[in-house]
Amino acid sequence: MSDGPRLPGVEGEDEDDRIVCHVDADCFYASCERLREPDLRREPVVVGMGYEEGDSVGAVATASYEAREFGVESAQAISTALERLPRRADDETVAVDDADGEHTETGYYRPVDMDYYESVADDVREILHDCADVVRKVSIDEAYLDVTDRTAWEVADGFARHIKDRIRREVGVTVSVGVAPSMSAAKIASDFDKPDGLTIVEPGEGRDFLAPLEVDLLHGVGPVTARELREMGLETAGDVAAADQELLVEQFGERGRELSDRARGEDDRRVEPKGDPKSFSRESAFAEPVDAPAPKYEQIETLALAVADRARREGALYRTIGVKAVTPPYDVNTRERSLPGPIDDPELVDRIARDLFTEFEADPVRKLGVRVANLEFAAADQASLESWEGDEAAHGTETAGDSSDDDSEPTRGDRSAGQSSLADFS
DNA sequence: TCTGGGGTCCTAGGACCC
DNA sequence: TCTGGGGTCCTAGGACCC
Repeated sequence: MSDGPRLPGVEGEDEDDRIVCHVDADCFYASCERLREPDLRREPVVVGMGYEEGDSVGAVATASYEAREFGVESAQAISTALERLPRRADDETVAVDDADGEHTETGYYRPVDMDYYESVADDVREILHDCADVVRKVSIDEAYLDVTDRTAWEVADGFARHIKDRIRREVGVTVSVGVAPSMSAAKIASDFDKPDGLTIVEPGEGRDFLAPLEVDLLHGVGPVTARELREMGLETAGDVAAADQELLVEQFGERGRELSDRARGEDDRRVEPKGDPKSFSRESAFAEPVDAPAPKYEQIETLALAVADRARREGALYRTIGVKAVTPPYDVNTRERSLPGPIDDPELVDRIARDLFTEFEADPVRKLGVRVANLEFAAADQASLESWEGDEAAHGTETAGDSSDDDSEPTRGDRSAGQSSLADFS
């Protein structure tokens, strides 16, 4: 895990102090919708899928803060969201305008439009690259920046404010920023004061900053771990930080050690650009569990072809093909098969996916998925992308980052690792 | 909370190799 | 051969994140 050349902070924290910035857009999809539809400003906005005609399953992707007031949350079933905040009819806008003061408790629902959000995210990303030497994009609305060489702790506040201002002025969305000596503390800091937040955690302050926070605010602590921690009597990050590390290791394995470190604000991961993806997948849920085999196989075929198409567009070969079948109440079953060598063959994906699925063909199924993994990106494609100015592809070797990717091609030496490290550090 | 979609990483057992 | 130890790969499932 700790792949760095350095030992985990024995106390040498001052040595190579980093300044890490975590930038997190506030309810990004909703902000994007407001960008192209300014009337939505200050109104409850819900972006999601599944509430349009013909859909019956779906979830909230993002809710604006106004919508959250009504109890609408992201990942919520769309049906629940609609109960708490009914959808405003298209012609209702007019009626509401002249109904003086009477505020109808309805919200604007918009379908997810990833292409548009990506285009907005590209504009944000350009600014981020302008402000930092190393940017790690985590998702469409979130990134880590290593700004050690761009600022200093004394002026970090102004620097972060500058980033926020530029993004607001030039793109029109607000972001929350956390600045800290480590990625994990920066991440929590950006979350601390949302929306439009700015939180600085200076070196040495990490542990005190984290101490009062509930355990489930720690990155990597979900419902299961939070419950187990509470059962151990650990309610806050401070409790975890003070707990016997060996006890945590007993309970959670190596993750326990990491938990303990993170709770104390210790995290020696460096900000590095993200490597190539490890898998592609496609899945979709039925409105209700399906028994008959035919529609399931049809869905498998659709998903298989879609995922193969995606891989081809990305220039990826795959060596492993897998299916997922979710059966009631909510049992997730997966099957996968690896081939002797990498391929690009949609028909074969379909055939193998069907074959893997036969085991479940008689079961009721509520959701199906198809996945390809063990990806290999042709060097030629990378080169062309690189010269084309793409930033992701340019740092293609997976030696960057976690180094725990021993699952794929562990012994191949043809990765030209030296090249990219030059690119990364120059 | 009664469940959408696209990902990552970790663990553990078994096969197989030396 | 009934027996050690180390290593990798494959598969299934689980937790977590956005």
